[in-house]
Amino acid sequence: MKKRLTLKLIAKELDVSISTVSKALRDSAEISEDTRQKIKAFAKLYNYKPNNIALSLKNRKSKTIGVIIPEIVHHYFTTVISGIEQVANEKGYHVIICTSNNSFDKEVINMEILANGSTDGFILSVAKETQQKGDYHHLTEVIEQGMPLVMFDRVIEEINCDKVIIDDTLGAKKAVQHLVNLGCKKIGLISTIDYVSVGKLRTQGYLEALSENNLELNESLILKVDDFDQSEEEISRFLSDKSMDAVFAVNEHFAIYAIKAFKEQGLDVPKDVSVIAFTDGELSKRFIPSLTTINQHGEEMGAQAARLLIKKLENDDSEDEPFETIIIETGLVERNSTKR
Amino acid sequence: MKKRLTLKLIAKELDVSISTVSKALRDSAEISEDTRQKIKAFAKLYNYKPNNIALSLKNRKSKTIGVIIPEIVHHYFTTVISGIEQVANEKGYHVIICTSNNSFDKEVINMEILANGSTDGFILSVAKETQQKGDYHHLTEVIEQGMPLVMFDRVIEEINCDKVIIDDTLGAKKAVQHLVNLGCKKIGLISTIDYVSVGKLRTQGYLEALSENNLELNESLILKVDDFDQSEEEISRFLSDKSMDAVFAVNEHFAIYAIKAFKEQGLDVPKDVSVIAFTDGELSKRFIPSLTTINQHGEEMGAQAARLLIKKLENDDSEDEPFETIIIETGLVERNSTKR
DNA sequence: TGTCAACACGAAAACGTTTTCGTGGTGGTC
DNA sequence: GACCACCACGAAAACGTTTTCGTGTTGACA
Repeated sequence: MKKRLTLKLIAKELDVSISTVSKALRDSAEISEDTRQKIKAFAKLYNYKPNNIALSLKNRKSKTIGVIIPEIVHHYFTTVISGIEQVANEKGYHVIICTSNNSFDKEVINMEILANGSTDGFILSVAKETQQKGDYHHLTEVIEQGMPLVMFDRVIEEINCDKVIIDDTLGAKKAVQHLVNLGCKKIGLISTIDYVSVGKLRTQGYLEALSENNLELNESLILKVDDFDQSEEEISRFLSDKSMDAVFAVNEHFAIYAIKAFKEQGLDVPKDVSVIAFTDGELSKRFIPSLTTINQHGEEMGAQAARLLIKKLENDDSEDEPFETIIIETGLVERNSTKR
Repeated sequence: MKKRLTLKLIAKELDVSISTVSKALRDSAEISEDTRQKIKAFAKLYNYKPNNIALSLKNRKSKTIGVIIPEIVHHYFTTVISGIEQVANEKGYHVIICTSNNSFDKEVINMEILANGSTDGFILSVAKETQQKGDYHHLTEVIEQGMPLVMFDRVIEEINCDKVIIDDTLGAKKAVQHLVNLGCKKIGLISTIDYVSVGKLRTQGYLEALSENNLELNESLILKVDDFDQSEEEISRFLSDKSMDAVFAVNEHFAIYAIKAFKEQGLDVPKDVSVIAFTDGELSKRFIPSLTTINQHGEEMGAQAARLLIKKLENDDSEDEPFETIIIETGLVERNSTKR
């Protein structure tokens, strides 16, 4: 096992001081051409690489970004990460990813650990549990310590920081409007219970679209799924005997369960009924029929979040700069689950 | 912006030495009950947390595991990560994830960066490009420096380290055997070109299963997809006029394209033809018909990899310990794309 | 020959810890 | 009162860097 080469070892080997080695490697003018060449050659030969930990300690910055997401086994989040990574790497940062598993405690612990020097700033989508609890002390603490924080997707309004969101309400409106444009009149909604902010916002978009088109609101056409694991049965029950001509689902899974349920009822999608979903993932593309969706542009979101964070990190007097909220535009992806 | 509290600040504030503070906080017997209480109270009040970077530098270990995967937007890898995280967190480690995007250069760079102190060891699935190139210097270097390395999924035989794999050959055999048991005689294979090791191994399993069942090998029933982006058309072309009664695809996507192609030919899956896939993901579960698959148990794989790595990390004379290769058992998940 | 600038390098502090060793003071014992 | 042990704490080194400042040597110039 080869020992890792350090400045000290090089210095001893070449019989100069540590400072000289350091300076030579950084091309300081203080060092004569001769010694510099000699030291650089030696370092290259034995493949010297500076120790990042020592650098972090010295510079008081780690050049890494901490990302905390509710779960990693989730296509949308991975696209966001992908976007973060691209921008971060471009600018010489790297990325630590931790998952909270939607647990408040794990979110807190992860943030504390990463905040103790490992990370210069955070990009975060809060855990469901955190949203329910309404306890944000870990976020405010981090901010007070001067660590920039960027929230994305599931953000918390009360917290003062940069944010990247999509306009869930508008996106939902677009979806419903699309259905209306296709001639649908009796449009159902499959959403989640309201403490999940996206569920709430998308529901709102649905309502707005209805009222803007002078369509009557019918509460019995709205389902708020509580338990994800039970959602398939819940949806199937909900859809029976409602004679809708369209359904807007706040995610792919609900949409697919809806299509299954319709099929079982002997209805054809999209001939008899149109289905549109929020969230554009692998499933939407490959399903038969492929799903018409509202695309959230995860990569773009991650990229913007990373840009915001790095901007704060590299700006010394960022203290005074106001916080930004970037809104990512959603897009309608037309496929085969809605009629033409 | 509150300054982060350090031992030095506490020491100054309480008018004792740094050493005293450190010892008090670590419950050293050297410190009198009185002072200890005082210091601990102060630290707690102002929420002191030791700086991880300084600890890493001091202890020469970071208590973090570096994970490098080809791509994160890939369900299977996220399940592996999930498994790694669980075990790692249990044992007090955290996890840095980097993606190579299947690029050799990015893999090398990421390893070098993480190896410079950020990480105590690696869990890695190599990039496609690395497999093609056959250049493994970055791996051997890391190993020579005494950093434990565990490879999973896409492993490289020549490299001497712990490994966690699934028995691709056996898994493929299981799949084909299942088809044979269902009475299928003319079984097609949709695989990838051979430098992707899993493609090769699964092809081998297919061949073995055929010969064990005394089924004749028909080269025209084997497709080796080269370009992922073109795979849909390639598969559709391949499947026309072959009159197979079953297909084994080495991943979900190929299986789904196959099903689509069959549908377009007016064939019903599973009535007219059975389809079975390697890799059990979201798609398999939700697709209609849902896919019969060979499950790779990603979480289990990640968990085992993490256990192996941590074992090496915590064992001082691990140098002498032989390397292990753990084989994760694949499982057959029977769903609706194969007849009963 | 004495002065001074330029040059090339080294010593040391700093980042925040932990740990070894040393030391001043107290109390007890003979 | 002298000696010793023990207690409670501090100084300093170490981890691997970077950087400021100091310093010895050289050469030019008057």
